[in-house]
Amino acid sequence: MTDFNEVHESDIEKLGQLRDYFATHRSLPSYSYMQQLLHIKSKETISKLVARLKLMGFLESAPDKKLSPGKRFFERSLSNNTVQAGAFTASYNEGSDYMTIDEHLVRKPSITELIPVAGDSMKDLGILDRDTVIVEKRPYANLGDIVVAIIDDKFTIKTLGKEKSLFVLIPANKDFEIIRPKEPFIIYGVVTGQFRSY
Amino acid sequence: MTDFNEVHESDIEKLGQLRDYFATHRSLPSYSYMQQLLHIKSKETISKLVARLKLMGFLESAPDKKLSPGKRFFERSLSNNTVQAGAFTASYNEGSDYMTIDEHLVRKPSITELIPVAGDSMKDLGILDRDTVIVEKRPYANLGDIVVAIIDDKFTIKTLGKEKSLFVLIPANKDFEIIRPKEPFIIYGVVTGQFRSY
DNA sequence: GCAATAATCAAACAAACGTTTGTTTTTGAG
DNA sequence: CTCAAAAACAAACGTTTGTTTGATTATTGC
Repeated sequence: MTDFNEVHESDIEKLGQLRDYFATHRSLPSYSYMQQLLHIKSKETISKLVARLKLMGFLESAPDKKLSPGKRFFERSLSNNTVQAGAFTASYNEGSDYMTIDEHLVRKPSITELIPVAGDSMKDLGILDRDTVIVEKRPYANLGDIVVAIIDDKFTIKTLGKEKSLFVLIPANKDFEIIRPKEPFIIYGVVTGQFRSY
Repeated sequence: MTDFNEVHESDIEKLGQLRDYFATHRSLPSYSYMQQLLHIKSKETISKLVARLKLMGFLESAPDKKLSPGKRFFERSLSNNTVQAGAFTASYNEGSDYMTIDEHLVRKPSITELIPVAGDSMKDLGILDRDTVIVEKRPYANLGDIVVAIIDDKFTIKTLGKEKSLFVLIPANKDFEIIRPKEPFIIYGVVTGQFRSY
């Protein structure tokens, strides 16, 4: 009854394999498949492992009672960068913080959109061709914000600036000119983040 | 026997509900739960629906034979992107509604670590001071890969290159010099992604 | 409107699921 | 080393799964 469910050292390592499996197949393995995967010979052992991971918030149950990833399932370890040579810490709780990339990058999911970048006009600010920017859709921005504006029915990513009383769009690439729209233009949203995959 | 499996008009609509379910729970519902979800009274009907969606590449089977999302599951319909009148976007967008940024950036969770970047030595490749890089921890890399190496007990992010028979570390900033280590150095991991939050 | 075809339903089914139970092995304190 | 507690194992269990089968209802062409 009163199962203490103390955390086992190796649980996190096992969790790692479940994360790998999920990253590959977008699905969690059945208990019998976990036996092969984790080299555990009894389903009861799996059952207890899963119970512990559920308690810790790494796993949970979907409405149909199937096993599904919990919130913490997508946590990533964040190195504190002062770690040095000999320190090959694969351990979970030492010297690192944990965060989920999504929560870190997306603060207002309901108004957030991902937009692929085409072109090099912002390369000096580290926004390259084929990157993806995270955009909060809203029609206003502050000076200095990187915005997605609609100019001539096209999306454009530039820094919002002001010359005298006129708003301008400033590229971050010396080969491009500052855009000085004659008419008021529409701000589609504000860039709040950026990512890239190699 | 010879089941033609012609595509039904409504299949895509049903698929939509499965996508919503998956987006919420990171798991696909069982056939019986799909019955409730899709208002279908027979499991056989579900079975055929799933078969068609599998043929179309929206669903597939994981190694344990469980149902899992296929490649096309995360495609985003074109109509979503053409919302803006006339707005021209490169509309190839890997279903950002259903796939998280995390899943896009992290392929091998168990060996992946996030490392904050300090310094400008890679700025020409769009990796700036205070960015975060996604690193697959492993001691080998290919020429041209961006690697995290350990030099003088410090982490360094550079492109792996070769001069004659010696491996070198190439910065992406003209103010920095190519590092030509006298002794073999350790590769801590390979950079597989990068992100930044404003 | 009627027949042929396809789709859905409903029930029965074996196979696989995860839980439960009792036993064996491992661990760790005295 | 001995013994008690914890963990892992192995087998049996009732459920639930997805498939199969045959009956019923909707479509469609003539």
